[in-house]
Amino acid sequence: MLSFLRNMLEPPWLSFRSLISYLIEECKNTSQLKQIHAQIFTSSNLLQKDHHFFISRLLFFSALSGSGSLSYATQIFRRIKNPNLPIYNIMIRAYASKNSQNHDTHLCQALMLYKHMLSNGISPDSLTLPFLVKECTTRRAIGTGTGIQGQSIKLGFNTDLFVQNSMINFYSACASVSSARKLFDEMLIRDIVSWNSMIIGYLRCGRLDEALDLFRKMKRGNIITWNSLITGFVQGGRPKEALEFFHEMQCLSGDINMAKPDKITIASVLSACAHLGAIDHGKWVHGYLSRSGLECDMVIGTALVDMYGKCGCLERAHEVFREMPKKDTLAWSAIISVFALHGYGKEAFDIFKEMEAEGVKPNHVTFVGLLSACCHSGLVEIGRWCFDIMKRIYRIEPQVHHYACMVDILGRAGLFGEAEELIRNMPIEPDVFVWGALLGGCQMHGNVQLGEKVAQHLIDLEPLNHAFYMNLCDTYAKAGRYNDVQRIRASMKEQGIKKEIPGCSMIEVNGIVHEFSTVGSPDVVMDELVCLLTTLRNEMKANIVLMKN
DNA sequence: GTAGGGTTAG
Repeated sequence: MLSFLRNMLEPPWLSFRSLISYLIEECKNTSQLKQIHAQIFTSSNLLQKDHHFFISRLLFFSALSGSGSLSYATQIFRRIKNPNLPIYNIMIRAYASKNSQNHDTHLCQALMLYKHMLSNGISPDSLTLPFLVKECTTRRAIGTGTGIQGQSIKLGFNTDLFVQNSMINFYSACASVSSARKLFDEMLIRDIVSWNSMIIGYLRCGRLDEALDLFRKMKRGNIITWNSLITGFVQGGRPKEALEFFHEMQCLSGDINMAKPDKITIASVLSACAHLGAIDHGKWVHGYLSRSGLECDMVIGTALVDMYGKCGCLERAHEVFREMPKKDTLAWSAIISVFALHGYGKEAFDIFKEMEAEGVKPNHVTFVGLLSACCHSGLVEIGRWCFDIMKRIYRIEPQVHHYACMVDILGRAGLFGEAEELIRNMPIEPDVFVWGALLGGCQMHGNVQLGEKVAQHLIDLEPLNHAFYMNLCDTYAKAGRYNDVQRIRASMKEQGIKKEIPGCSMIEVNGIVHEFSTVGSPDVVMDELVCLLTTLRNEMKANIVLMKN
């Protein structure tokens, strides 16, 4: 490459700047970069004159491209006598966006660089501040972010579109969405990023209707708007509307300016299908993916595994998983959870062994999957072992949902002493799910004595949650104490506690997702379901009679 | 330059 570089130094049609820039961009690794770096240093005076320019190109590649190295960039940076603004911006951006394990250190370094730059008499430009604000958003550094806003006002950048957009994003993600809205309303000029940042802000905090309201007011959304709405509605518990957005996208696809679904759309829509159990939609999206020529990457593969698994197609989920060329922790965790969900405890652990053999490190989600596998398959001893190795071997500190799973395993097995001891020794505060799991066990085994105590505790935590009263009623019923059932029901009535939101399930019939619950369900679906349930009940009764005989 | 994706119990 060096000889090529020497040969190219003279052509009149190619400037040094563009030649070196081209070569830097073509670098595949730090070692090639070092060769060019050396060449710049040993080249003619002409090159030396433009030293800052070449160094900033080198830094840009080394600090920000995937095949560079931040530590090499830092080494170069430390040897620069008087770094200029573009050089500082590259380094601040690199430190602020690097996915380091030690986030706080890097944020500190980004801010230290910023202070260093100011002390060298260099003022930031409109690029510097958004890098810092983005970093504060990722790290949820509220104090620092607010401080940077103060700086931006002082320096007169508070009307810069990029600064304003990054501040909207910062406030909506870290502090308050209403402060973000205030900034948004005060803006004289807004671009698509301003609108998207505000919509995403509302989606993030579950204010879906306000997000929707803003979306309907904006001129035209781009792919990020649509994808954000789909994901936001899935995560906000309204997956049916997420599918409707996708449908709207399809209907508008005739418009040349309409955003075309991309990989992110597919992943989000598959997640919506998984939440709804909408297998026909899911299959259609899978087909669409193949037809569209979009690459089925690891994220989509995982979403497909999850969708097929949650829609009841264990085999298809497994098949998709096997066909995935690369699998990360999330992909392995997804298939483990699918086996767990279907009650295949042993198979979930077989997959786990395979994952370990492949050298993929499990995370806390993997262990939720494994513990729930134990729970659904009644594997008490394996559950205890799993909980132990998670802490001891994998150094993963159990979170509150791991405790909830473990209590569930023990409670279902009627091991109340052990479950209570586990809760007593928890290093974190047990939440309603942990106590709820214990109450579930009491309900199952008719353990009135403990059930009363646990239910009372849960009622103290959430006095208006009807579920705990109902669980207590069921515990009494299981023990044959019907007077107590009546007493609790009367007490609920007296306090005005009722089941406000009816338990709701969804089923897809001929490609249409129907919601059904104890109040208001589509008649066709209910008729079919009642018919099926009657048949099943009669068959079960017949089998019991046969078994008794 | 600032905005978007998959896995977590009950």
